Amino acid sequence: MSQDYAGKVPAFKALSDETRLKILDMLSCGEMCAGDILSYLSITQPTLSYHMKILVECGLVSAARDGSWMRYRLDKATAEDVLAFLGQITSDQDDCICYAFRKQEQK
Amino acid sequence: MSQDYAGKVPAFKALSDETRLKILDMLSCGEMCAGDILSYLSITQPTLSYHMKILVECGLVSAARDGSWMRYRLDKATAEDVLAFLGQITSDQDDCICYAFRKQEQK
DNA sequence: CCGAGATATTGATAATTATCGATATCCTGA
DNA sequence: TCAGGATATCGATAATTATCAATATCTCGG
Repeated sequence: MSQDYAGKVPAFKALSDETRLKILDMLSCGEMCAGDILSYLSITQPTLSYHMKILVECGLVSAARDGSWMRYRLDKATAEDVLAFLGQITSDQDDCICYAFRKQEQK
Repeated sequence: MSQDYAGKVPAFKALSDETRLKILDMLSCGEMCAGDILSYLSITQPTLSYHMKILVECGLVSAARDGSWMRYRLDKATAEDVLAFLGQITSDQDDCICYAFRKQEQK
């Protein structure tokens, strides 16, 4: 199998939550600190911290301390990677698993 | 807000499982029936049926009866839609929510 | 219309997830 | 070094998820 399906799961899990989709969109034009993000959402501070951790751990967001603030930034390389993966598995490719399977069947 | 975040969540939930990613990849080159899909996975028949239901309900896969078989097919329009959405929220766009927020702050 | 094969549903269970209040940690300025 | 603001972690809980065995439903051929 040509694809690392399991490796992409954390990113899609991160994307499967409305709050986190909003956060990503907020970060798409530039970095923001936690307090600013929080001010536009109806969740508590610990809940935001939980969501940011998920976004950082899957690589979609990078975090940097700025004094007592945390600055969060969208990691466009990871986003591109997820986009490319999704594009691959939803389009007809020579190296997709169905091709390998069908070759097998023809034996 | 320009985006229907909540509306995209079911599709990303569907994508956040290794088995379902494999199934989508299998379907990317053409339709398959349940039994064939099952033969390439290490899960039981009820579990496959459960996963197929999730993929169909979010629109990423369409299902058609063919006698006693079910033929499943990737819905490329929905896939394109998810791709476009993900592309939008991870790139700098005039109509993204961060822009609206920042305009607000400048008042 | 009956039996067999294909798929779906049900019921149960273990694991994961989202959320919050309380509390801890970290950093800066005085 | 101490207080206060910003963020993270902990502990608890309710909701959701993935999985299976058992069973039901559907469809075709005879």
